[in-house]
Amino acid sequence: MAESPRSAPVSVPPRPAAGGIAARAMAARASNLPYLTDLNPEQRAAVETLDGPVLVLAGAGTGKTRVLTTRIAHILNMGRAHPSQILAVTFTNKAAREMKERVGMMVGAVAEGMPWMGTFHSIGVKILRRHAEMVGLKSDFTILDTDDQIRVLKQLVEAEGLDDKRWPARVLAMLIDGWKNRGLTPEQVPAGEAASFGNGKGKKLYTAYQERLKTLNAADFGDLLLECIRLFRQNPDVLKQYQQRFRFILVDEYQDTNVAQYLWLRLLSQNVPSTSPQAAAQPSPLAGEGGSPEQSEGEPDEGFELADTFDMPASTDPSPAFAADAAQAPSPARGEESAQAALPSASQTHQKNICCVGDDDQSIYGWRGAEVDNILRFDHDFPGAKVVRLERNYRSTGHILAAASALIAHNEGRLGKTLRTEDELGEKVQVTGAWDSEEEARAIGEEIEQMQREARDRGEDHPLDEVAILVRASFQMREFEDRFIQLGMPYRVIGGPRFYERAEIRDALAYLRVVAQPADDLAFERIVNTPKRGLGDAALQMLHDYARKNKVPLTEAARALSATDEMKPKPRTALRTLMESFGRWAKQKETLPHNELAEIILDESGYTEMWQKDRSADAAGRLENLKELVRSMEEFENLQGFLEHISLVMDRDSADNEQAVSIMTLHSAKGLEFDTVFLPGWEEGLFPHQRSLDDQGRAGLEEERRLAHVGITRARKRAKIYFAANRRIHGLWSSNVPSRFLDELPEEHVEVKEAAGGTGGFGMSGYGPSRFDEMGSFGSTYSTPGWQRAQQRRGKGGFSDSGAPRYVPDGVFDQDSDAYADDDAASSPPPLSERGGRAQSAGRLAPKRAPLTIEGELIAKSTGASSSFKVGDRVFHQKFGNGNVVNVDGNKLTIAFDKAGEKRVVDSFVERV
DNA sequence: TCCATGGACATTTTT
DNA sequence: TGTCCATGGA
Repeated sequence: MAESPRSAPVSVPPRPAAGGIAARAMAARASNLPYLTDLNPEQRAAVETLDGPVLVLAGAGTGKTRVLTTRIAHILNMGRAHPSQILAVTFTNKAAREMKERVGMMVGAVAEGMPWMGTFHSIGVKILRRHAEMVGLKSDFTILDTDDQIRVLKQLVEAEGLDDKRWPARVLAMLIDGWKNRGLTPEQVPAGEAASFGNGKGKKLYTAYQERLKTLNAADFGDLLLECIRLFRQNPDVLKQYQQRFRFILVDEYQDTNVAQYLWLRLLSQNVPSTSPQAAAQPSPLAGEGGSPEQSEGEPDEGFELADTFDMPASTDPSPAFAADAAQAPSPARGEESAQAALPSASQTHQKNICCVGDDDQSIYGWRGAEVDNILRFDHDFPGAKVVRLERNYRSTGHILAAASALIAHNEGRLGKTLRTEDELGEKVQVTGAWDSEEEARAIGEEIEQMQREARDRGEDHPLDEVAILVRASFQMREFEDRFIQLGMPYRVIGGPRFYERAEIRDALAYLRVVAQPADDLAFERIVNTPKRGLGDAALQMLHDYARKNKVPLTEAARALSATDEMKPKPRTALRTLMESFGRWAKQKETLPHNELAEIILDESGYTEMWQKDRSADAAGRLENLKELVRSMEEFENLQGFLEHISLVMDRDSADNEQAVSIMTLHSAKGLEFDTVFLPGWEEGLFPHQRSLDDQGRAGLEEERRLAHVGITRARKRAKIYFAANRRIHGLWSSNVPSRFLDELPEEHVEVKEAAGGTGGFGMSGYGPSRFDEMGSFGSTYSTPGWQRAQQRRGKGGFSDSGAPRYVPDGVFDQDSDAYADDDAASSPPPLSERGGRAQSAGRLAPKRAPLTIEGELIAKSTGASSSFKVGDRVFHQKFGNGNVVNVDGNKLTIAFDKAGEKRVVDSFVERV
């Protein structure tokens, strides 16, 4: 594909003077590079503007990743930097991985030698480990995740004598996270803000927490950046090394950066002041060798050793400007402003080649500290910045793009882009009203099957992988899961707890952590009584007391105490046994492969057994996860390497090859695209979410609108929006007004439909408050023509072609969903979705079943080929756990679950145990 | 140690 | 409504 640098030796000359022969030669060569000719002019500008700050405003689907990766390839290919001189940061591991892969494809193995491509956090760790001592850590420090963090904080809160009911540790954790996101150390937190927690003890607790982390030789996620910033500020020479090293900086999703990340980037992106211009311009010794890329194998960072930095004066503050830090923020509520104001004026420093790519219209993480301001202010922060707008969308068809653009145009305070496409108009954005969330799910299920049927009639395929349901809040997912289980529609829920956040994984890791690092008190604490060994609070308290008195880790305290008779015999024996086990494992660590060791530990500790004995529904899944964990260890060289990576880099594996509909939140959909996107739940209160409106006012509304924009722009060919007039929230039915966003969609790009199942009686009397009763509060909002058209259709629907009426004539809503499930399959006509769907998808989904249908009428609901399950079979279901089959009806099983009671499910969702 | 009970809680999520 | 948590009794 792209020209490999092998053919062009990577050397790093000083920047060619303008007009120089080398420059002209380079330019000539660049003009016909194959990877450039594929780009549109804007993309090309973004790739080729190598010098000075560049902001690439990349709208949805405009080839953002492509620009980033091509730019890296171009830098390398032009010989402007060695791979190890490029800093490329992303937010997620996924994005980093994708970038690595794509650069690798363009440039070959050189990408392997890009040690500074990764997430903010992973690069932060890398830097911190090299200079850990300078910030009071050892280089093998542990990275704490949220769970550990809260446990530490809880202890501190209790030590302060605060009621942890009234002052929950998790709230404090959130506060501290927020402060760290804003780049605030304990001293810098605005006093009023810190005082709001724990009767004014917020600041004290934050300070104590930081101290405790140092004692534990640990850093939390926020520290990975904050401590880096502190390191840089206190050790100008360290900073200088990195400034010299990173000749090019690239940042992905710049609109999501928080203040700490911004500060971090700012520090790194300043070129070293004129004191050493040579150093700035000259390649680093290694890169200057002009060697072939292969030389970059191994550690390409010679001449950059820790030792070099140790004799630096740590006390002098390099940048007086920083001294005025955010602590004395004039506006406490937004301390970040002051933090930024404290930066040296950008014009005083020579800006380096930093390229930030982002889209202000896709900033949806304000609530977790992202500062849209960072991107809005870019050219102010980086004077002389070149701004490139990517506005040509390669993803969505015309109507979809137009609708999304019109929607986002309602936001103020944006940099403004106009997305355009040269694609056909395609389908209009469909807006469908449903009576309630169940009907919404039903209608969407049917529509998916309908699409598959139609595709099949055309001899095509509508793969389920190309269908996504994007919800605002995760509770909405349930309805779809329930429905799809009934339909036998394969689905995949994306999001939820990550693999390494699961309790069983964390427990297992804790064992490994103690073996690897006996001083890891947190890990030890976690598993000392898991599985139950009779080492309860009393025993733990004793350990703590001893450990504190003698200033030793808990494991040492345990060893000492189990040898004395201070403890009662029972816990003492238990403790001794445990400590002996740890001693044994520690020895085995030296001889056994680490995955084998892990297996031994899990078995001998009784941990595996604990779950084997557990009768709850998810026990089987947990054991499976443990196996997966052990399996995944093979990929790492040793235990340390594994532990090092797991907290930062380990992703949930989704090596799921089966075609399935994706169900996820709008937030987790960012960056993805699908042919067909369903967007349910567009109701006031849910979307835009009330809480967002209440807490953030107009800013909140705008962020919600951006979320809507993100949602629509995920779609390539079909975007289908739904709203439900009634939704059960916290068990109570509430009637909802359709989302204001619906009326912000231009009519000419929208098609208003009624729910496929018919919404008989929508808006008619009898069913509690009609939506129209509530419209007054929004005044004329819903008097738009499109909206009225939608209203007119409402009365006409019926139950004509699908599904049994779910609302009995007297207006009482039957909430027994199990009853419906039974109706569907047994007594009354099943919804349309259960007729053709199976048949058309037979090839892939369920080869053995082919219901006979004529014109959508179900003739034989029990299909010829029967299920391979028999009454009495013991089965396991992902959601409901274990149970016994009590009835078989075609592919539908009635199962008496041990925990969940009797349910009807499609047999492909269960497996025999 | 296990189980029952009651209360609080119920956006969005990465590292 | 339903889930998760802490608490307290057996």
